[in-house]
Amino acid sequence: MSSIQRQFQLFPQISRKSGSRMGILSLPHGKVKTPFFMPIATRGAVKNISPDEIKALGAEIILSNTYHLLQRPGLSILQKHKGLHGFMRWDRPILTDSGGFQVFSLAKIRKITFEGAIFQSEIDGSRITLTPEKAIEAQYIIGSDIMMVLDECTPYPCTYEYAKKSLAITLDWARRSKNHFEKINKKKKLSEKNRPLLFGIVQGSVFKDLREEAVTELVKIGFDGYAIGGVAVGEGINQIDEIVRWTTALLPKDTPRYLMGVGKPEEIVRAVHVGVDMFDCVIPTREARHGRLYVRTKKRAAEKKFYDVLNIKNGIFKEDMRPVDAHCACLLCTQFTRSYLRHLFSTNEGLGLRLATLHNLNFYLRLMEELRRV
RNA sequence: GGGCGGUUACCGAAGUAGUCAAACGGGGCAGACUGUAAAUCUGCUGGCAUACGCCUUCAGAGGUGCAAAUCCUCUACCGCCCA
Repeated sequence: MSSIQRQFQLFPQISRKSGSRMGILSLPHGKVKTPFFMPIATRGAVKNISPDEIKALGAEIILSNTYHLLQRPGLSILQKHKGLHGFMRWDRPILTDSGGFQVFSLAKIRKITFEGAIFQSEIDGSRITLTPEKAIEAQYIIGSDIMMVLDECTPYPCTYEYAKKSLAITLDWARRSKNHFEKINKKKKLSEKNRPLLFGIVQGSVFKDLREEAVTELVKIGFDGYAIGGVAVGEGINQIDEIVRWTTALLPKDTPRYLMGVGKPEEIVRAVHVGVDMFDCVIPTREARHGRLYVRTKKRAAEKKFYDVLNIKNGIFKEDMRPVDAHCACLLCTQFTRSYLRHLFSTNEGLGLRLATLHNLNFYLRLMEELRRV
């Protein structure tokens, strides 16, 4: 039994015919039931809510971001707190993104070479160079349970030539990341049991042969888990599903699969059905701040239209005395009316953001619970 | 009683003859958000029309002028100053 099989225990006997999987992933800071959704704490905080609240919602792991933490507070302050866990007072596992996505999202102020990515900080204009090695080192200092390799998330649309060239860089960075990772583990004398995990990222844009090449090469290098990246960046919903299907079909069965940045509830459901184990997305938290509230219908997750979305800022809610979701057990739904939440939004009261965030995360986490049960 | 200044769309506020249905804020209405530069961004906000466009507006009434939110006269209201 390989180390990762000890770390990732699948329960094939209760997995459904559909291709969905259930399991337990063991990490330095605890065990996490799969499939799971990670609330996003880019800058060391899930916006508007506290670690206790995140825990109470049932989240077993959160995501944070190397690129952002590198700039603020910087590694030395994180070191003083013995890593991000101590800094933000979260004692469960953390996955950190490498900064690869920022190579994409901050496209206006960056440059990519085989050596690494050069960014201009949007905070103070200074130049930041991120190399695969530096990203790994930073993630050790952060104290990440699951580290992601530095990659380039290809934009959409993108030509075959660009995607191919970009993939070559991503694969080169993946090799260097793995080497550096092993070197540091050795140096730190970390055992197979208490070391963090390192995930590779499958790129290749919308091109099947590039995706296949990415999987083949990454598996050759050997990672603890594999992420599908470069998805939901503007391509159609059908293409997301297609890419996920191609990729999951090729990935090793005994390692976790992580669909990065996805997504809408129904996209998560579909991805779970083809064997994806891990998700993260800004949708529940960001849309909460923008007044969009997710509400379950009576349908099960596998069915169509299993949820509605309320834009609580809409005039029709002005005098709506009902809770946002009568069947939801969150703070918002058990205590307050739609009318009150709308009032909080129109008066710009921070409580509205907090209640909405708790609610949407509750929606997502309960959905994952349901997907683990079925 | 006299002098000066003001009155613009839901609110605040630009505009001082043609390019004005009238900048810009706010508010209102709606939409977007997918590994978070995002409590952000976009559109609409006099009426009718999908639109071309047409119609009615800049305190009120009257005037000058080809043309007025813009100039003149009076009236109303609001400020400030002098008695």
